[in-house]
Amino acid sequence: MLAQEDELQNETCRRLLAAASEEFARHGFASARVRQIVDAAKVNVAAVNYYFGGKEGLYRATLRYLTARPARAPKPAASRRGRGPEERLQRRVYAILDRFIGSERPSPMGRILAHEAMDPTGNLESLIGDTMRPEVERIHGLLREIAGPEVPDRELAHASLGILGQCVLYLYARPAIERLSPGFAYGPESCRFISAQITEFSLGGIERLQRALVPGK
Amino acid sequence: MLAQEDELQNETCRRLLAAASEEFARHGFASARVRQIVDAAKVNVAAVNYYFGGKEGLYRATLRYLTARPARAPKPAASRRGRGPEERLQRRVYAILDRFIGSERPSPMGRILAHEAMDPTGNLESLIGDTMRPEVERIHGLLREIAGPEVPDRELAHASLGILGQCVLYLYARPAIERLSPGFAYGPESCRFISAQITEFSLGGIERLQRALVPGK
DNA sequence: TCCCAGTTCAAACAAATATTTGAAACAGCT
DNA sequence: AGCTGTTTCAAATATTTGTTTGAACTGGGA
Repeated sequence: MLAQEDELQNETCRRLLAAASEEFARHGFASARVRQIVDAAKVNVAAVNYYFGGKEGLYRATLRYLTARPARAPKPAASRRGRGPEERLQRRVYAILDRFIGSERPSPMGRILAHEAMDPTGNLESLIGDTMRPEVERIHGLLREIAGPEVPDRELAHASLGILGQCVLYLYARPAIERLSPGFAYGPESCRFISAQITEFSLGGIERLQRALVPGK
Repeated sequence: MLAQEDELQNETCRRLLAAASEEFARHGFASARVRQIVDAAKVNVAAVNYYFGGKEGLYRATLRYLTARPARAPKPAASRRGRGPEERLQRRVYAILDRFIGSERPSPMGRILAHEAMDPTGNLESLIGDTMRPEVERIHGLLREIAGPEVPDRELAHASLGILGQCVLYLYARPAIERLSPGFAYGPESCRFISAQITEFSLGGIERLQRALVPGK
């Protein structure tokens, strides 16, 4: 079994991890088939156990593999700091959607996360810590900036989840949405449109929360 | 094998369908175990094949069983008609949340739907027609009433999905949310609070869409 | 050339899981 | 009681799926 650092140096491992990402994303850990993975990777079955010690080891390695590589090259901080929180929220929403549904080959992490959230396998804890919580808190922080100090935390927390929920639906229910609205095509274009729409919609929501909860305004 | 109408007359079938609902809701069709189902139902393994012809037949019967029984006793039309569309939207949102996360024993249909949407089994088409599409269109209709005739259909369609997304997150990501915000407890109380919050938030969103899209207002 | 560690392979194996079977229990009827 | 069709049961079987094995291949030194 290789050391973790070497997994990406090895052609067989790379192909295995790539194929595993797809398969786990489609079906989740329990329903994923290792035969499907090794076939797609064009690799012998035994390789899974040889390199990763088994299906579960491969799954954990896949999780590492997908969390390790950053979604996009991070922009220099300067280009963000200058803007207002509304615009930064828009960028956040866009980033989430783009990563998950924008490109022709969206990151499998989103769907793996969705499976994990629905039917945890024991890796949920760390995924929450590494991926979900930072995202939720980042949004929460932006909403706080936008809404001002008087809107209670609880309302903002639910609003953050609401924004995430709007994004996530497009991700996890993709097969259903494609059937539900045949005119709608996933891709970079809808990604831009939807992120703008979600942001506008949510800014309106925040405004209304403000009006309802902060009497003076 | 019994006729479909007789499935509910038979004690064994009833117990089987009830247990199957739970198991399929937790894990989806592929990961559900028939052993788990028959154990929970306190019924012999062979009963599944005897009455339903196999795991898949049981799954289809479960889908029928869950779509057949209405969520709640339908209110007389009068009590609805009198109210404005905003209030009806609130009621809709509450109904969805209540059915899926409100009671101590939420309807398994929601989670089955979520599994099916994420990883379809061939029953997705009919589920969309029977359950999802009517819900989306009902919300869409309410939003149309609220927003007036000038907001384009496309925006309202995405707003409908947004509302549904906010609801659905609480349903499908329940295990994750419970870990993410330890203070938050699922139950009738949060159901009321969240439905109010989602409705307010979304009404704000609609207002803002109106302002942005209909110049005169 | 020979050896060796690392790797790949097809085939065997083991474990989990769904399905079938044939006998026994049961319920209704004469 | 005795017959009959239905239902239940424990055990056997079939199938699917993950894991292991031992031989074959590979490339780089002694």
